Parts: sequence; C-alpha cells; structure tokens
Amino acid sequence: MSQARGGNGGRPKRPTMVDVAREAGVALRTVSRVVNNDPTVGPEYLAKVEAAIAALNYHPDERARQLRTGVAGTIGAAVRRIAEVNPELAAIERTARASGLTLLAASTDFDEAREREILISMCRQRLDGIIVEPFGENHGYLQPELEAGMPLVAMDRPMSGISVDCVMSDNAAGIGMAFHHLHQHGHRRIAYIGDSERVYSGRDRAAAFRAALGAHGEPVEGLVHPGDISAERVAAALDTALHGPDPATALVTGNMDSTLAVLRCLGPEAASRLAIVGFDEVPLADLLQPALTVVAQETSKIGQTAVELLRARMADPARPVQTVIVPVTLKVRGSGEVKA
Amino acid sequence: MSQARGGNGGRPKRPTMVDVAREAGVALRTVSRVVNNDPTVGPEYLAKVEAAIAALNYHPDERARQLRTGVAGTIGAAVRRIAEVNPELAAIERTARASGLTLLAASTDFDEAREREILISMCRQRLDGIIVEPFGENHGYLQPELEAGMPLVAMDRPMSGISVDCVMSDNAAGIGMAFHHLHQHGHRRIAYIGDSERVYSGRDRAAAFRAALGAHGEPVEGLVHPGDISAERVAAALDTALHGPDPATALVTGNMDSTLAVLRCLGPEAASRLAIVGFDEVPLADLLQPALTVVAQETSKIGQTAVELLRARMADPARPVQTVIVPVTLKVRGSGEVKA
DNA sequence: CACCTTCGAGATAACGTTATCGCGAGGATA
DNA sequence: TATCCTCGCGATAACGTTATCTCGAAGGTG
Repeated sequence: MSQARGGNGGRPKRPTMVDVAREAGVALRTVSRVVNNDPTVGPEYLAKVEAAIAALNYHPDERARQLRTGVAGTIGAAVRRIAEVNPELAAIERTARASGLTLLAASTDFDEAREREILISMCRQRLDGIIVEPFGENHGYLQPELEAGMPLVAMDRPMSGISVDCVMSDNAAGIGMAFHHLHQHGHRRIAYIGDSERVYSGRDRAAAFRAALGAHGEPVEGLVHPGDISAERVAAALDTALHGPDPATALVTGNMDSTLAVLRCLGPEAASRLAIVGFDEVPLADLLQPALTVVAQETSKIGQTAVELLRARMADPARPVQTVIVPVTLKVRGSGEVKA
Repeated sequence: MSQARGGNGGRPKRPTMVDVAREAGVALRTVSRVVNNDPTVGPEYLAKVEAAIAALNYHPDERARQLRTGVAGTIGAAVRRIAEVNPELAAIERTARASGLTLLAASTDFDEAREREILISMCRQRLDGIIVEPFGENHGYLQPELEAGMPLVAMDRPMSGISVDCVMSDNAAGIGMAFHHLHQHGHRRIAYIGDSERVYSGRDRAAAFRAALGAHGEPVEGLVHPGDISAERVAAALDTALHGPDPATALVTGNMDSTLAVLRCLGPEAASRLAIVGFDEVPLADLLQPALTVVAQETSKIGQTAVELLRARMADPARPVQTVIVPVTLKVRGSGEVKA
C-alpha cells in the first residue's frame, strides 16, 4: 500500500496563484484579491476564482507572502526547554495566538552556543520579534540585530551587554518570604540550596538569601549553597548543611530543579521531617507528603507580559526600554510548616 | 533610556545581498557563493565579500532562500501541548536538530478546530514535513496535501480517513501487563479509569482492558470507566468502582491525566491503600508514597522514530506506508504491589 | 603559435506572492 | 452630450535569494 502522490515519481509541483488565475480565466491580481478577502471583487469573479481554488486545491505560499509584505506574523520563543512544564511558554503561546501571531519555540537546552544558534536562526527567518529566556552571559552579538530593528524581550532574567525590555519575578521578595516564613515557624538555622551564581537568577536569589540571614543576625557560613544542580553537588550541600555541628532545621530551595534534586536526594521520609520551602511551583507539589510549600511565580502573567512587551516594541521601536517586575506569592501547603 | 535603533523613526531596512555586493564591489552572485561556502571563490574576492558582510552586519533572509530553493529545512510538530512534559516532543526536537532540521512546534490543545488550523498553517508555510499527534477523527481534509507531496507522520495514534506513516505504543500489551501484574498480586476485582473512547488510544486501551477481564473470566460491569478526564467524572467512576457491592481492590488508569486525576481525587491516604498501575509515566512518580508503578512507553524512541519515518518519507515519497508499534515496559515501584 | 580546456566571476531569469499604476466601463452631473 | 468620478479588473514591477548561462582570462598541449 503506497501513500497516494501525484503521478510522477518526484514531489509534484503545487498549484500557484498563476495556475489558479489561468484556471479561472482571470488576472493574477484578482486571485490575490480573493485570497486576501479584498471586498472590491465582483461576485461572478469571486465565484470563478473560488471554484478554481477548490478545483486545484490551492493553498497560498506563506513564505512568498512574507517575503513580499515583510511581516511574518510569527514570533519566536527561545526557552530552556519546550516539552517540559513551562507555564510561561504556555502563556506565551496562548497570548500570541490571541493576538493572531504564530509561535515558533525552540529549546536552548541550557547551552550558550545553542542559544546563540537559535537566536541567529530566528533573526535570519525575519521573525517579527523574539522572546528569550536568556542563559548565556554575553549577548552583545545581538546588538546589530537590535539596531536592525529586531524586537527582543528577555524573560525571567535580564540580558547582559544589551539593553532590552525584560519581565521577571521579584526574586528578592520571594526569597525573603520563604526565609521569613520559616523563621516565623521557629527555625533559626535555615539553609539555601539553589542554582549556580553564573546564572543571573541564581546570583539574585543567593544574594537575597544572604541578605535575609544578615538581616536576622544569623551567620552565613555553611548555609548558602548555590551551584550546579547535580545529584552529587546537592548531596554534598545537604550533607554540609544538615550534618554539621550546628545543623540546619529548614531549607529554602532556589528553583524547581533544586527542589526536585533535594527531594530525590533526601528521599520521602527524611524530606518529610525537614521544613522546606521551594522557589517556584513544582508539578504534583500537592500530592507529596507533606505537600510542598512554595514561593509561586505568576508564570502566566510573566508569559503574557512578555508578549505584550514584544508587541509594544513591534508597534513602536523607539519606545523606552522597560523592565517589569512581577510579584510572587507564598503557597502554604505543609512542608514549610514542619516544626523546628 | 531608549533601545538603540537606526536613525529614522520606522524600522530600518536591513542590508541585502545587493548592498553587500555593492559594498564589496563584486557581483551579486559572488556574494551568494560566499554565503553558501562555494569553494570556487578566489581568496581576494572572499576577503572583500566577508569584509563587506561584517561591515554591514549582513544576515541572509531565510525566507527568500527557502522560496528560491524550495526546501525549508524545517519540520512541524503538532502535539497536544508544548510546554508540558512531553518526552516524545523532546526526542523529536533532539532528533530533528541532529538531522540539521529546525523544529516548529505548536499545541493543538485537545481542540479539533485548532489542530486543523495548525496543520493547514504548516502546509501554507511549506514545511518539509509534519509530525502530528492526531486528536480529531476526520483528517480527510489533509488528503490533497498528501497528494501534493506533504510528508506526514502520525504519532501515538493513527489518523483517520487518510493513510500515513504512524508510530505508536503497544496499547493492548501495556494494558495486559498492568492487569496481569495486579492479578498476580492477588487482585480479582480490578477497575479501569481512562480517557474517552472518542479518542483512538482511549478506545484501544478500554477494549484491551475488557479483553483482559474476559480472558480471566471476570465480569465487566461496573469496572470499566472510559470518559472525559474531569474531576467529577473521575470521582463518579471511582465511587462506582470502589463503593459498590463488590468493590474493586485494584485500579488501572489509562493515561497520565487519568492517573493524576485519580490520585488527586483519592488523596494521599486513600491512594496508598489502593493498588494502582498507571499507563504512561508520571513526573515525580518516584517521589509519591508509595511510588507509582506504571506501564512506561518508550517515549524517546517514539519521537525519534517519528522523525526517522518523516525523513524517510521526505526522501522517498513513494515508499510504502509503515506503522511502527513500540513495545512498553512495566516499571514496578510500589503502588502496584499493594496487597489485595 | 593556434587551439582547447578549465576556472572564476558576472548578467539575468526565476521562485510565488503583493503593491502600484493604469485603464475601460458605467453612472452622475452640468 | 461632454465631463468627471468611481468602481472593478489587469499588466507589471518589486521582495531577496539561488540557478542557469555566458564570457573572459589563464594555462596547458600539439
């Protein structure tokens, strides 16, 4: 059984507007008008053209249209990972669709070179704009693109070396909330395990945690553990924090991956005895025992704002660069209320 | 502070190949040769052109290239949801990238009209091929596209009304494994809660479960509950299955969403007393108490195979249509071994 | 020295669409 | 009836690239 194809062996040629025009016995331009719903087409011409379109199964070539008009109707999103839980990306897709924009999403995969590759590729495709969840540290190579008028919005983290619109959570406030919550529940030795300080959000959150310790007059040593999120690194950090001379009784994790790594490393029983507040929502957090208390980001709002900033920039390339800080909220579920 | 743009107010014009040629003092064709790494370019010309490209910050327009050459170097993936855990999509992206193909992914969002919209849009963009995780039931509207030579591969479910390549899991074997596992652990009343039979995989799995019941001489009534995955529907199904005169002691859930809905509905304590085997992996399944026993699909292989089938179809439009069935495996973790 | 080959570069025509311009027919106005 | 719009359609030139063809110069050979 063979997939039905055109008669010849190779890939059959698709009908073009010229073919439709010939079939309908009208001018090329008239077909274009019909395709674009131009109201100035007489009913008999309209009928003839529509019949020809149906007869030939004509579908316009979007690339040619874009080349001619200059607009793509498409925006790009370069995020850590598509195909993983990513509420910001979901919100971007929703908002983009609502605005009549197609979304082209790609995973930078925590790889600086890959990120650069994707962004350059998106520029070459002449997308109408790009939302990027930046990973690398030097985005100066995008400066010419900015000058060429490519709208660009950073999400979750600012970009370095160039000045672009940005939307991100209030990291400092979130870490402050987490610390304060645990402190109020009687914990005095509170440790932090989070992402590497090479990443902006990792730096930001670790700094905020140190500030919180300082503000409560607590010493810092042995409590703050930013770094790569690997099972070994997290295990070592947990060991230092929990089994030292003055062990921590509570833990703040700096992002979703840290939270998961910590939970996996501790195992269910040990995790249930430790007070934990995670930064960022975790899927199934409510099904864990105890359910996980987290600092939740307004991911939906972040994604939506990213698209809105991008559209504003698309509409007015000269508007002032803007940074939007989105507030976070504490979701009390149980793990943060374990007694000291 | 204002984002740096070109001098004029509007969007500055980007340099084209013609501009580069003028700047370098060579012919247009020579620039094209340099851009495409044509080795037949003299070193002095090469140097001049490269200097001009750097000076003007020229980046070729991918759309024009595609229009001229006819190939996009891009494949589309229309899946339930990007931005959710979707290992198949991750594998598709990985495999596509390894093959030098760009991936354009979009969410059909369990909406037949949306799926159609996306597929038509991808056809209009003249992508090199499309992988679709089909949702609707009548895909006949794609027949003309097939005949026009658009390579198409179905993933997870076959398409209806048209004959295309397909890769999917062995649903019947998976349900059989789940049932058998529970039966071996002493359960006699085993219930099934899964997706609606309007969806192919829902039909397939429910049918397999009925067959398993029949093969063990068990009556079917009150035990098989396919339907929409809403909290109410699942709660009602659970009620029927667990609180009837002859209550079930074990449960098979038909897909990830069913599993999550069941766990949420039962709550942690009740869930821990019931033997449960889920079809499809659940994120964090290992962190639940007891950890969740599941029938795991080889998602990576499915995604990879989808791309391979697509590439084979792209290379040879006339090759016979092929359906690949990927085996599943039982992951024993605890929830399926709860005593009867 | 004539001729043939080869090699590298330039002119020009596509690809499939939309935008600009023009033009003829028909009705309204003086 | 002559003039002026307006309306609806057609011819044609772009958009930015690549492919085909041509052509001049250099170099090798009989």
